[in-house]
Amino acid sequence: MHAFDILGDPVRRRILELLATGEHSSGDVVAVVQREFGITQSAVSQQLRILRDAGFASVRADGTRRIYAVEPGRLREVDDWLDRFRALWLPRLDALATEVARGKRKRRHQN
Amino acid sequence: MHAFDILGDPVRRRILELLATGEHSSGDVVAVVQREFGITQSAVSQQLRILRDAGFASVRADGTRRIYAVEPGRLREVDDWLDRFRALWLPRLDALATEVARGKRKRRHQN
DNA sequence: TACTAATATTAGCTACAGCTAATATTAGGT
DNA sequence: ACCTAATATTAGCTGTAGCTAATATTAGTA
Repeated sequence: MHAFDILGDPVRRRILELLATGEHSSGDVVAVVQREFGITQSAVSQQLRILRDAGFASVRADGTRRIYAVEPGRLREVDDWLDRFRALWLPRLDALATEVARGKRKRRHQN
Repeated sequence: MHAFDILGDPVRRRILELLATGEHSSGDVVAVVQREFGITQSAVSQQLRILRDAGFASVRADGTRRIYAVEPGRLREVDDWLDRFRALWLPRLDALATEVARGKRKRRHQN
């Protein structure tokens, strides 16, 4: 599953945006998404599963609650994919930025 | 239409990857996509239209040919969206990178 | 002005993504 | 042991994204 296939859904994107601000329980996520999209708990739970299965989120149990967190790996894939277009809006990547970009690329191959 | 809704299709992504390497005629795009995905000229043309309409690509006429090019604006939206997650894989954005990031943000509000 | 090449458009079909309703699971409290 | 709260799972429905086949358009060419 390509990262973009997962991100091509507004509910899933919203969930990730929420998780970007920190960990949240399933119930929290349901509350927010339900308010904004008007869908059922079931639907949200299904989307959380898709995010888990695709490696965009991780869960840990806290009593009867499930605490979700973003898993950054798949999002970095998106960042990497964008590399081929960056030259278009950074016409001349100056020396400073080049250094930073190089460090970034290096880090990627390590992890 | 959110940028990710457009990118959530492998054919459209492939077309953009191709255009990232430079301008290409509709025919060129059709040839590549047809070879890799086995779909018709019609299908490719429809996807090109979607990319145009969504602002991901621009066209210019050259005789009977249509020359396509990437339009970077919508891809920068994706880049912007990722900002909220970058802290996850750049735990401590050092001074150098911060400067670069600041310049980037500034540029965005100008354009 | 007939013909061809390149591309776009349209109508109609179909698979499937994302939903609901119902039910199952699991942990904790009394 | 029973009950409730939190969450997950399943079966089944439905709208629509993306396709094909056919046709239209547009520009160049003999």
